[in-house]
Amino acid sequence: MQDKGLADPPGQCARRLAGFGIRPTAQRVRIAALLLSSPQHLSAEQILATLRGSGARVSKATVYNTLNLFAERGVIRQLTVDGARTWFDSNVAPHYHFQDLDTGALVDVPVPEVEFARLPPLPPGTEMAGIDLVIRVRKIS
Amino acid sequence: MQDKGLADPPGQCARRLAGFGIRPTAQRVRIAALLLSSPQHLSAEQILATLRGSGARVSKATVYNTLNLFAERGVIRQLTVDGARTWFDSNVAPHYHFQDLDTGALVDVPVPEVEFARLPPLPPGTEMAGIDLVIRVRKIS
DNA sequence: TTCCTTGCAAAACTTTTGCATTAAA
DNA sequence: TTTAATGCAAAAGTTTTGCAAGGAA
Repeated sequence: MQDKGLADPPGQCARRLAGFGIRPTAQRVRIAALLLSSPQHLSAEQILATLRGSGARVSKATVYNTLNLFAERGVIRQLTVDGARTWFDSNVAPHYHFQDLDTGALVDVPVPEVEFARLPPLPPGTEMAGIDLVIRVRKIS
Repeated sequence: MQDKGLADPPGQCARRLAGFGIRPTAQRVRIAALLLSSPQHLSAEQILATLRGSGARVSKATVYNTLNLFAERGVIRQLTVDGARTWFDSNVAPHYHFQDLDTGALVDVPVPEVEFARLPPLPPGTEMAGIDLVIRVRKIS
């Protein structure tokens, strides 16, 4: 049976964090519950605003610290699509992205939708650490 | 005959900028001469430091304004590979990149080295604006 | 107690902007 | 002379950090 990354009720969240060696404090669980509730891309500022909007007591520092911790431990993935801000992706399975240049919105592209018939030889002495593919699209003019 | 993007002596630089509808002021020509002298990736801060180190009088604001102008007009290309800073690429021909995670260094990957056997259907109502591919590598452990 | 986490404010960075000055056509 | 570009300093936006206070084990 596989973890689908979907539907992450309160208690499961804490267990999940513990599974990554992360102590499930109140703030961490709230952040995890928000981000992991569905496959999505959120910025630190969005997370802070959403949590505060729902009455949670969280500081900006904690949001950043927590997101960085999650990313380090592999709970979430950091994305850099434009220089403006970092996006945090709840989908840690390998996948690619569409970026809508008009709205900035990110959409996941599942791995099977992309097939590489040819990839360059890696620089000598290096090994592959990952492939980031962003397909930029815009509204048809 | 094609523009190879290489070897851009003083005078050619000014003419080249003019060809893009850009008035070739002293600062702009210096920035162009530095960046376009060879295929490379430089940050605004690197450019500012290099120019000042070689005795040029340029302000930070002008460096940023100029780089943004160049990118808008297609003289150079902006890259976002990590959130830390923007890279300016003198190679405007389509190509991809290696990123060395240990050093942060970027290396060009020519288009023919990558072949897509399959790409996802674009979101309805959109057209492709470009593909950004970054192959992250690290020193073999 | 002891260690880890949080919150606040300040700091650090990169990039942008306002405005007076200077250079170019 | 008229318009556009430059430089400086300040501002803006995101992310990090120092440190005191609070919470968990």
